Amino acid sequence: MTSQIARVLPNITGLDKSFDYLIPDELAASVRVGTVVRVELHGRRVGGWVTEILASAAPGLAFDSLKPIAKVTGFGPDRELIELAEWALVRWAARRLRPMLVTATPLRAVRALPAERRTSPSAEPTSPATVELLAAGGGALRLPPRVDVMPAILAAVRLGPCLVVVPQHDEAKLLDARLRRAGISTALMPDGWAAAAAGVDVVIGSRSAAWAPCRGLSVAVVIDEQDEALQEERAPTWHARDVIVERCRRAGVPYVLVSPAPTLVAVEEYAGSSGVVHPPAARERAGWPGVVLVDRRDEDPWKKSLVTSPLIERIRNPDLTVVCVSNITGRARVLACRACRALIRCEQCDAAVGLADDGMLSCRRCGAVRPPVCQECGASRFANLRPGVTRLREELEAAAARPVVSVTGADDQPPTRAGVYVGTEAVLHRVHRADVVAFLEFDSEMLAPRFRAAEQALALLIRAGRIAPEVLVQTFSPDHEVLRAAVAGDPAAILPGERERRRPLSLPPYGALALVSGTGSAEVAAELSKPDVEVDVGGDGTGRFLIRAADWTTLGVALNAAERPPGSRVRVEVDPPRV
DNA sequence: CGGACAAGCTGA
DNA sequence: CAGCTTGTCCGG
Repeated sequence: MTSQIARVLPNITGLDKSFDYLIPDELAASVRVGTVVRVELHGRRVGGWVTEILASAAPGLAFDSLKPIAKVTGFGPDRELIELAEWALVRWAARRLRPMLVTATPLRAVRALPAERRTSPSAEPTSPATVELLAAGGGALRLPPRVDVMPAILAAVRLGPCLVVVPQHDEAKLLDARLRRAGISTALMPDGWAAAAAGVDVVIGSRSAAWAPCRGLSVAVVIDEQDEALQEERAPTWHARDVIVERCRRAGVPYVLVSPAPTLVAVEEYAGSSGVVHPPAARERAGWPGVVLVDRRDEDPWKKSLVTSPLIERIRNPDLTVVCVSNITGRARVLACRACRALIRCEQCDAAVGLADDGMLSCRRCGAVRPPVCQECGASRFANLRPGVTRLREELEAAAARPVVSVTGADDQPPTRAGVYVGTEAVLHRVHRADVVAFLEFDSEMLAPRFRAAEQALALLIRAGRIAPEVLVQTFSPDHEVLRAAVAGDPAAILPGERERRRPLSLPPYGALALVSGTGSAEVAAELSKPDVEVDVGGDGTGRFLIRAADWTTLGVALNAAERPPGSRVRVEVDPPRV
């Protein structure tokens, strides 16, 4: 018997090449596709993954010029996951497999797998809607924010080993504990890698768990499909939802995407044969928080006060815990006309616009620039609707007559206990339980110059609704479709508008989109502008380029084929969440 | 990535 | 031209 050869991809940043090694007889039993090994490369020992087992080495390489694999480190992603990573290379225009394989690899070496732990399906109460959806082959499940997702997971587990992905690791920990209490064997990622590979009922974790092993995978559940945390923020910007859907399609098993407000992508691309499944309207509505709208047009915007009377009423009540959310994000400004109180908006696209340094109103969504004049009444004096957070805290504390704690995203520890909290959206991740969540100025969310603004604003209301039974929203646009959807507990209400906005521009899910930035992006954009490349290139004049194509494969192939000039640091964001 | 080696710059 | 920096190439 002749020795076999392993193609090894070294785990070294910037080295995008595989090398062939001999598999010594004593390691033959433990070396498979995906095995993590150590090999000699250029005089040093490096880690890497076996990506292929071959009968002969690459052409031109003599058999006896191969070095043997030095050591087997342990288990790694299996063949299916490596193939999934190769698919992701095109889908998110990544040039290197390494980042994906790192995500799919255990943090510490796994030398042996524990015993499989499977239990028989439990008699726990399950969700009839999920059972119905799975019977139809899977798809999207709409469950309101204040309804427990456990029954949906329990319904899925009946099919066999189940992979569950949630946006936050804390949530995964909580669900994991509850599943274990229900007598279900679990592996909590990333620490549970070995157990997941050995076989359990439920493998659960945050975003990266989309790449977790799951022996006997029979179904997958993505919780809170609308949550942006499911997308990796570093390039390649892969999205756990899309990874899970592709993984399930390849494995021939159903998936369930659970969300209080499924995104247009989920509705149009992934809903399945039954369409979006949801509880009866009355039950769904009951699962939404009470959404109280405060029409700021009734207040005095030029006083610049974000502290309205309905808010004062709540923060003064010592029995209520109130979380105040104000998005003070640096330069982005929201203005109101001092004369007619109208919110200053872009004439082209309706987004809220701010004053640029040159004194003109410039739209960050469509780039339109116009003189600083109110579009409603022609006046040119504006009130800035965004005071600083320090002043805001003092103002709230004065109005509340009790301590107000400001919570910043930078802190690591939980905030000191208080009756009233104030902060940016980060506060919604830091405070877990309250009676009221108040958005002091919500218009900048809804009217943000981004094509996903409506979905993202609704996602914020969902997050708030998880924390508190009442959500107070201060707005100049109480008739906005996002607020109508939340008040009525009817999230599908935003879909017609979303379709209308995105379809003519071929934005996802009607087309593929990427943002190319950084040094060298102009050269890449020029290359992509050549007539034989089937993509559309748009510049915004700031060195960033929007690349559009009919589908993700066309986009990914074109982006990966585009030469990059030496010394360039091009960042490619496929499916950018905030443009 | 990081070592090897070559070509380029500096100073006595 | 030794001694050092900078750049390019390549690894099995």
